[in-house]
Parts: sequence; C-alpha cells; structure tokens
Amino acid sequence: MKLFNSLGRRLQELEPLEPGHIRLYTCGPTVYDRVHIGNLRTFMFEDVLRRTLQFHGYRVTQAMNLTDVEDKIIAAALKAKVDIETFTAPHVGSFFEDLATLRIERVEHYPRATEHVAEMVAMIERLQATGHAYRADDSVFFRIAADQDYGKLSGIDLDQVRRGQRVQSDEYGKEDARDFVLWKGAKEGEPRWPSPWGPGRPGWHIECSAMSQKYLGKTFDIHCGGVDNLFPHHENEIAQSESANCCPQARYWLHSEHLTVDGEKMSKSLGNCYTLGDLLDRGLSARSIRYLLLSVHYRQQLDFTFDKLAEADRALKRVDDMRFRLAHGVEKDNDPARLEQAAGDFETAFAAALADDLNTAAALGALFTFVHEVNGLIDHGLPAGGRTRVEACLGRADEVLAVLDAAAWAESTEAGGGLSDAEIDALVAARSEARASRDFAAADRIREQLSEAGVVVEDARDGSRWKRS
RNA sequence: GGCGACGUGGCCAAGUGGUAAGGCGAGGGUCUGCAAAACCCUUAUUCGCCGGUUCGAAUCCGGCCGUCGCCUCCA
Repeated sequence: MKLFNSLGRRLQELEPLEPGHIRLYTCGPTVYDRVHIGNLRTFMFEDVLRRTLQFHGYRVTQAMNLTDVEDKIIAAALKAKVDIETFTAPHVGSFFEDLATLRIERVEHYPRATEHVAEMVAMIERLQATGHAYRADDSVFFRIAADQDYGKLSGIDLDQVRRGQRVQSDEYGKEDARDFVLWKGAKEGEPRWPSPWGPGRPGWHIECSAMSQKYLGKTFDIHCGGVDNLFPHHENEIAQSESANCCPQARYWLHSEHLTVDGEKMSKSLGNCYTLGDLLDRGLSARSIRYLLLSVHYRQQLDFTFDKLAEADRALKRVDDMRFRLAHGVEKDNDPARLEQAAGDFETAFAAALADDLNTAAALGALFTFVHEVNGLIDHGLPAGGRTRVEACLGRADEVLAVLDAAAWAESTEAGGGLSDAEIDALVAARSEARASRDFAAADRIREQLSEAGVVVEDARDGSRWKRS
C-alpha cells in the first residue's frame, strides 16, 4: 500500500513499525462550535484511511484528540458564564452525532486535552531540561533556535517568513519572535491547572504531542490532518515530540486538501460555512454527502456545490437500481465465467485503487464498470449463485465506502408515502390485471397513484416490480 | 516576498512516459401498450498556452497565462 508522505513529499510504501498493526493519530475538532463540512471532509478522509487499512488486513489503533481548552472556548464560556466543560459538552455531542450520520467509524481513543494536562506538563519539563524550552514571565516557550530540524515537514524557512500583524500579548517575553508557546500563565478568570510555572493552561500544539505519545507511543505510524495543520501545528508537534524524545514522532504524515464552497473557501463572512445540520435541513441526504466526499481524491481540493450533491444522488441511484434488478434477476444455468471475470476484475481494481494512496475516485470507477457488467449479465440471465456473488463483492467494497447499502441509510430519510407494502402489492396486482385486460388508462391511473406515494413500478418480462424512490 | 497545489469532453473526475477510466448530462437506437430500468451507438485525434527531451508525453524539463491554498493556533 502506497501513501503520499508530506514529510519528504513523495509516495511511499507503507511499512508498519509492528507487522500487521497500524498506529494512527488524527487531529480532531476544537469543540467550540458545530463542525462544518470542511472539517468533516478531513474526518471522512481519515475514515477512508482507517477502513482501507482494515480492508487490507491491518489492525488499527487510532487516537483522535478533542481540543476542549483553547482561546475561543475560554472566551465563549466566559461570555456564557459557564465553565468550559459545560460549554464544550454539547459540541462534543454534536460532533459524535455528525460522525455517526456520515457513517464515520468510531476510533479507539478520543483523548481530551483537559484530561491530559499532567502528560503535557511532563513533556514541557523534559523540553526545559534539554534546553528546548524556556520560561518567560508566567509562560513557557519552545526555543526554535535549539531545534536544528525545525521546518523539515513544511519546508518553511522562518527567516523568510513575512511578518504578519498577528502579534499577541502572549508573545511578550519571547527570546525570538518565531518561538511558540507551550504553557500559558493564567489570566484573571481563565481556567487553570497547576504547574511548576504556576497556574495556567497548555498551548495548542503540546496536547497532540503528549496524547499521541500516551496512546500510540513515542514513534507511531501515521499522523493525519488537514493541510492547514501542516504549518504551524504539525511542524510544532514534531519539534516538541522529537526534541523531547529524540526519535521520530510519526513515520508518515498525511494531509487532506481543503473543501471549498462554490469555488471559495468557507468563511463565516461569506455565509458559506455549512454544517452537516444545515445541509440535512435543506433536505439533502447524508448518504449523497458521503458519496460526494468519496468521489474526489483527498489531496485534491473539492469544490462543494448542491449540483454535485444532486449528481451524487443520481450516481447512487444507478447502484441502487442495479441491486434492485439483481434482487429480481433470474438465475439460469449459464456459464459463470463472465461473472467470475467481472467480479475478479472489480475486486482487483478496487483494492489496487485504494492501495494507491486511497484513490477513491478510481475505486468508484471500478465499481461502476462492475455495475455495468452486472447489468448486462442480468439482461442475459445470471449464472447459478450469481446474486450472492455480486452482493458479496458489493458488501466487501462497502466495508470501505459505507455508502452502497441504501437500506442502511433509509431510516434517516424514510419518506413513507403512507402506503404499506401490502397495500402497494395490492395496487400493483390491480394494475397488472388492468394491463392484462388492456385497460391502460386504469393501469396508468394506478401507476400515477403509486408515483405520488413515492413508489415506482417497473414492468419486466416476468412481471411488474416496485420500489420506493 | 516565501512555500506549495492545481488547470483533462457540456459539468464533475481518474490517469503521472506507451497512445484518454468512471459518474452526471445530451443525441440516436433496442426493449415497452406507454413508461421506468437496462443494453447498444454517438458525444476529447485530445489533456491551459509555447518551446524542449524522447522512437513515443496529458504524463518529464523550461517559460508564460490562469485558479487556489498556506506563511504562527483555520480541517
């Protein structure tokens, strides 16, 4: 399996530290608001990675942090006059709901920053002992000048960096403007934890260094996040972890590209910052959102539009229709060779596409080639056992895609239509009788009635069949 | 100013040296009472533009044009 390693910027064969086992760290949400669709794209990419690793037989141990102490959280909690635990709880809840809605698998560990302050303090103390950190007033900073490797991930040369206007009060007391904060002394009214430097709270980057080490070890296999985290967050994580531990933090660094909306970056001022809830409220289905997010390679920017969601729906319908035809398909005493060929080709191409840096677009291409083959076979008669064979292929593919099983997604979007299966069966039977007596006007009236109830009738050679649309 | 990515048919999107996957859409046909679904055919002699390397390039190199991202707490 090959993955594009941001560290070195090249495609590399995945070689686990421990055979058959992948330890994976994925940067999680800052729980100060409901996550938006761009955040979810990254979590989706990480889900595809996780599922693909499992698909290829690896055991996966994954940790995703929940950043539950941070400037925005503190400010918002202060404003709402509640403690940060109370403030973040609903956002943690909605985060897990959104993951479930998109069929993103639960991972093994969701460590929270506020529950790992001791580990962070210990790491900062090590950094201080090795000369990589220094105290200034109530805070502690990382000394970039002491880290020869600094910049190896992002390729950034801080001497060349244009000085921005973003100078924060925290930066007073720094030896060097490039240094970043490890520990912030508490100001009036802020949440605080005890430390050798007095009461305060951790800087942002240190939580991932400390928690990844706790749950995955000093060196683990893969670290993921959105591209925007490449610098400074991941660069700083590497600086902290590797200066403290004298060994690589992660062997492979994977970054997903951004999602834009109507060609522009999402931002609150443009009003294009959608949450999953916003989209569902507009009547869009979670299933088509998952499909759309799968349909573009993770290292490509994905432009999110409602048109594309509608296309995604139609693409899924093609799969659903094939399965519908399959369920009603007749198995004959036909030569199984053609189906075996198609199934084998699909299995090979699908697995190869995913093994090639998670090429989900190519994997879906293989799927549709297979759909086309199976449709042809259904027209000509499936061989014995054909239905089971096809379903097995689709089921296997869906271990990664988690989007093919229409029934599994149905409950959340069930329109109903008001008719029971028995009622529909009766209407379809009545229509068949009308057709048999060539009373097509009556037959069409019934079809129209069913259509209004969201039921589509199809007339096949061996009788009429129906499905809810 | 620094670093990086991208530009493939009407739209979306794979393909990174061997002669353009797939989805959506469109047109024609078969099947059907009519549909629906499916199948068949058609829809890029061509991959932003210009040079170069090569037997051969969408794929490598150089230049240009255009779009986008990051440059200290934004996935």
